[in-house]
Amino acid sequence: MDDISTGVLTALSQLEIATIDQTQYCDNADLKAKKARKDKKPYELLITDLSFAKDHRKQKLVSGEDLLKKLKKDQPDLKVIVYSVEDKLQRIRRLYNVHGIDAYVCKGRKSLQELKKAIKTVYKGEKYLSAKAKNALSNKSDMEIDDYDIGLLKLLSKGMSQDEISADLKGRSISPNSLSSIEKRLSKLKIYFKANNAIHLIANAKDLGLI
Amino acid sequence: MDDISTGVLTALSQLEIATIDQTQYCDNADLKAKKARKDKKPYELLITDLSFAKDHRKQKLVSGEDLLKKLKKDQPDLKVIVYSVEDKLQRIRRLYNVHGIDAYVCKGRKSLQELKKAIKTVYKGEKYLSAKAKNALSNKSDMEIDDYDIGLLKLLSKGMSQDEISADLKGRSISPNSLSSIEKRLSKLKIYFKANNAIHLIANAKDLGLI
DNA sequence: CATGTGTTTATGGAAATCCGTAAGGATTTA
DNA sequence: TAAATCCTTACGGATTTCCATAAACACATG
Repeated sequence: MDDISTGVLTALSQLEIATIDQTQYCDNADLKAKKARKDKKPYELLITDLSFAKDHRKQKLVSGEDLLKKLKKDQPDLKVIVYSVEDKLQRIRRLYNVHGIDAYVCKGRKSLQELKKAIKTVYKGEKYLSAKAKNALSNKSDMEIDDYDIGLLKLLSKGMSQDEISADLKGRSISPNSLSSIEKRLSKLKIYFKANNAIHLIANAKDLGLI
Repeated sequence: MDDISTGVLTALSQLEIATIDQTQYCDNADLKAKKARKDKKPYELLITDLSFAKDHRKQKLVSGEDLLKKLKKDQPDLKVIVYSVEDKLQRIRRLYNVHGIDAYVCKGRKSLQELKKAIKTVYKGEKYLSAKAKNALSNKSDMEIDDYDIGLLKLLSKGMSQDEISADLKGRSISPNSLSSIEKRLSKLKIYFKANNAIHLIANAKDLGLI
């Protein structure tokens, strides 16, 4: 969003940074990064939000998570700072533990200060988490929610029955795909999220920003 | 949030505005407005977000809606522009029709432009709605979702079975409360929201910000 | 008062879920 | 290689949801 990026740019201009590029589209960012690598002047740092508004322009990368996964793949040494309102622990945990981002700053009243601190810290090669993000991470639970689980929850939230989900997974050759396995997996998720039933499960997952 | 207000200030500075005051707390805004009236220099315009992050400081006014209601009451001629990510039609409709705000600008990629336009339009004594907000308002649906419906959806999303909901409503003397009525009402909601089942219904209701 | 309209409640059967148990494979470990 | 363990799948029964039909009730109108 233009107001936020204006604000962030103002903050960045207070640091001594040689080159700052900015874009409102993930695909565009990917393109810029590709060009920079080609010119032998690869970026050192990506600062990205997680969610981007949809508009008429068709995008391949539709979220900050898409973007950072892609850029990390193409350029593993790239540092990544996520700067977002999102404060759902599951989300932050995944980004930090699985995708190996270097810093997470939750937007808030004084987040520009934290963002500047994050940049300095990451520049020294260390990791940084804003107060709120740290809080989310400390609350460590061992159970891992993987992409398969997220996929199940998404299908469920789209209104498909467990039977239909089974058929869908079979169609896409994703396994496990038996009705029984799906039931079992969902029941584990229900226990994990302390949900009474599937409706409750989906409501919780939405609240947690998992889907 | 500081990044946003920095961005907004940058945009405002491009207009010819004599006095701009800014604060991150609703109570503070209320205080400033009171002082300005006392000094016989009342504000002409309030620009506010809807949601404000909670922190250690205790606030009486905790949302932009609280704030604008209070200020409109104390100073009916004050113009109000709401500037927010919120794009839920129910919400915008209420603000525009019930609380009589002068403009609503949905935050987005080019919202600072729209915000500037909104300020100019409101200055001329006209109302302004950003494209997205206009869309939300035009989309008038005849079926009314009432508090009873919202209540049902909330109970459902808390993981209660329809049986339990019936018992709960009976306990609180809310009627209709028979299992059959609840079924019927939910099935109407399902048709209205084009939901395949209760899970889908709750997922949609959450997406729409209804619950 | 009878009639019509709409809302609430009741009922029954099909479908889907929930939940426990268990069989069959695959993988790890001794 | 055998045993243990984990994962996937299968099955059965209790419960719940889903859906259509109908009775009971309230309320307005002629």
